[in-house]
Amino acid sequence: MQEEIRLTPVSYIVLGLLSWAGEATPYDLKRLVASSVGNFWSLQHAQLYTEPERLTRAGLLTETREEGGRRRKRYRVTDAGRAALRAWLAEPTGELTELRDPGLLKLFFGADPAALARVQLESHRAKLAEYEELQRSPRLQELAGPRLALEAGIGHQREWIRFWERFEE
Amino acid sequence: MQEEIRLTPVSYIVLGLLSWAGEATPYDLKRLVASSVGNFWSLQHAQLYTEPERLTRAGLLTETREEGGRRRKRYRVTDAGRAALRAWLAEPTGELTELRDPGLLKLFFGADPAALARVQLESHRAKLAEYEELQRSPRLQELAGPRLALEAGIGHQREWIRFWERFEE
DNA sequence: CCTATCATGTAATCCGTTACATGATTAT
DNA sequence: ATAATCATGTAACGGATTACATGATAGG
Repeated sequence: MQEEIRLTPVSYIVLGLLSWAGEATPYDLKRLVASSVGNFWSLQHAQLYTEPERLTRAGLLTETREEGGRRRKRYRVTDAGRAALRAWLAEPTGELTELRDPGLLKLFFGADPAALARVQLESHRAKLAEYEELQRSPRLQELAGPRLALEAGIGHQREWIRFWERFEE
Repeated sequence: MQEEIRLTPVSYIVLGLLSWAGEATPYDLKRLVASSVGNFWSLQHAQLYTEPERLTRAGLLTETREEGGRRRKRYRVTDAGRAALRAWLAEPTGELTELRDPGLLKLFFGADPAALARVQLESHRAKLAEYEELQRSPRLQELAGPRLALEAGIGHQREWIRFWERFEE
């Protein structure tokens, strides 16, 4: 009775986090996302309710519902789910993201660079500070993947700051 | 008879390109996008049929349909459309994009850095070369916005290359 | 002439966002 | 107690992607 679904990045985020956590409710997932991958790929909390449902229908997760109290839904990865995650990880991707930066779009169409730079710099500097703070967490240092992802994030924030600083008076 | 619609980045891309071009069919827009803003914010061609319709319903564009032949639809920006574009440009945004990079997502969840680096580097180097080629176009040099956007793109490609080069053997 | 590609458009699907809603906890 | 916030969930909507389809043009 397995339904065919297309696996999106969101699917793999859920699969990945669940395979770390072993078991989690959507709310657990929400917190997990916020403290980890959400720093460069954030999700609406509602997606953390619908996406596990989809994955369950495809046989990649199991769902158990608490009987008493809040009747929370708890999810676990199945063998098929683990296999799907492993296959995804094993296949390197050459795909690139686009910048899709709202500030850059305005610049493109002729907005005033100096005015933009002022607010953009403020945002990027705040984000950079946040990342650097995260980097001090000793827990993160042990996790190779997240640590490297964070370093990428920091590199890009610095690049943005270099870019916009040219327009400061 | 004006309908309320929410203006998205895609809306401003259409408004912006149309205000440059004066008049265009969806297909014209497709080519315009491909040769300009599409380098960092690409669109499905179908969106260039539906989005002008939405903007027309909101009174920001006018639509005229050819009588004979292909019965193409041609769009122009109205005064209200120009005002909307101007207002958007005048308001600097502090909003940031997330990286949302597929390769980084795999790295985060434990994919092999060296294997990823190989294909990612190939893609990023190709993209960088493409951008540097674009930069040689004299026409671009005169257009401040696009030129700056391209410089941002180049900076980020270089940043990605620096990042992934660490994992090369 | 035929085939492939370009040009043009519509329809259906689906994911992601937004809005809505209510049950628990904590703080004042 | 009561308000505020946290926790948990569902429903509706809309934009973006995908699929489908056909007419024109150019190349062989």
